[in-house]
Amino acid sequence: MKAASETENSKIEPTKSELEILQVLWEYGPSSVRFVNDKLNERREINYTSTLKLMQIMAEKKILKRDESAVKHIYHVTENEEKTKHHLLKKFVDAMYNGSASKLVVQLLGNGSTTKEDVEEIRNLLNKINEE
Amino acid sequence: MKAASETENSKIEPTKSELEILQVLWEYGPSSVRFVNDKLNERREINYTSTLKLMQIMAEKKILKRDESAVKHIYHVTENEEKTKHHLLKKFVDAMYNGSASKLVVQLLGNGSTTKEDVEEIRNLLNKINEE
DNA sequence: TGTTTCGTACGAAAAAATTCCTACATTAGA
DNA sequence: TCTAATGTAGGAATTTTTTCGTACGAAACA
Repeated sequence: MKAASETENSKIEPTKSELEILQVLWEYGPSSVRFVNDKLNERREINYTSTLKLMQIMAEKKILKRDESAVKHIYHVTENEEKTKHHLLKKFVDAMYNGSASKLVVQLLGNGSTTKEDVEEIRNLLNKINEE
Repeated sequence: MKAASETENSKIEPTKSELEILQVLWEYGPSSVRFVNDKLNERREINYTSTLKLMQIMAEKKILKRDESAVKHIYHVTENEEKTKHHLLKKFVDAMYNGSASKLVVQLLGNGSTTKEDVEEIRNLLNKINEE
């Protein structure tokens, strides 16, 4: 029974910069600091040691775990991506739409931020759910 | 032509605490500091002058505007609620789902965070869109 | 009218988050 | 082997955000 530790971990609340790093790791999988820093620098200027420090802190907080077997440490995200995203999404829905998912979708569909493809995909998804 | 000032304003990026205040103002409309502070204190302890300061700062940043005609100042949100929420939602989708709205909906529907009613409402919404 | 309550203004302290400097070890290449 | 490049560690400086203390004016009211 490891329910306790799981609920503890799911309380991840990454800061803005931490989220940037998570995004890289989610997209590219376990990476070195160098790699992450390069990716970040595609978007904005940030010193190597800053990224290092940040990732070290995230490792302390158990958001990341690192493989120290090689000199060049490799970091990976501890928590399951979907789980974390779901958690953050829920927080967002609670804060912005009083917990109402449909309100969010209304907003999503209601103004230009969705493409026709998006709408189609969502419709298909709903149909699938219906069949169950 | 006031397009310029409008786009400027839409770059609102409220901090965590600022968002708490926005939530109160969105829900209850223009309010005094006292009222907002009371609402906040239903959730967590926060000193009156802290809330005051925060709202003053938000007024400086033009997130809020205040009516000083009475001694007790009344604050209201400058920017349209929907517009701001849309902006924040877009940022969220970009950061978390690479800009893909349908991915977000997948997640929303994919795990217990939606009720049957939510799903129904979303379906109706889609049907409406279809008819157009 | 005197006192208490409630309001704003302002500045500073505290806390949180971000950034980077410096030191030193290891590795790669000339 | 010497040098340059690349890596981590750790602390400190900086910036941003949050919190609150103090001062003081206006209003309520006994």
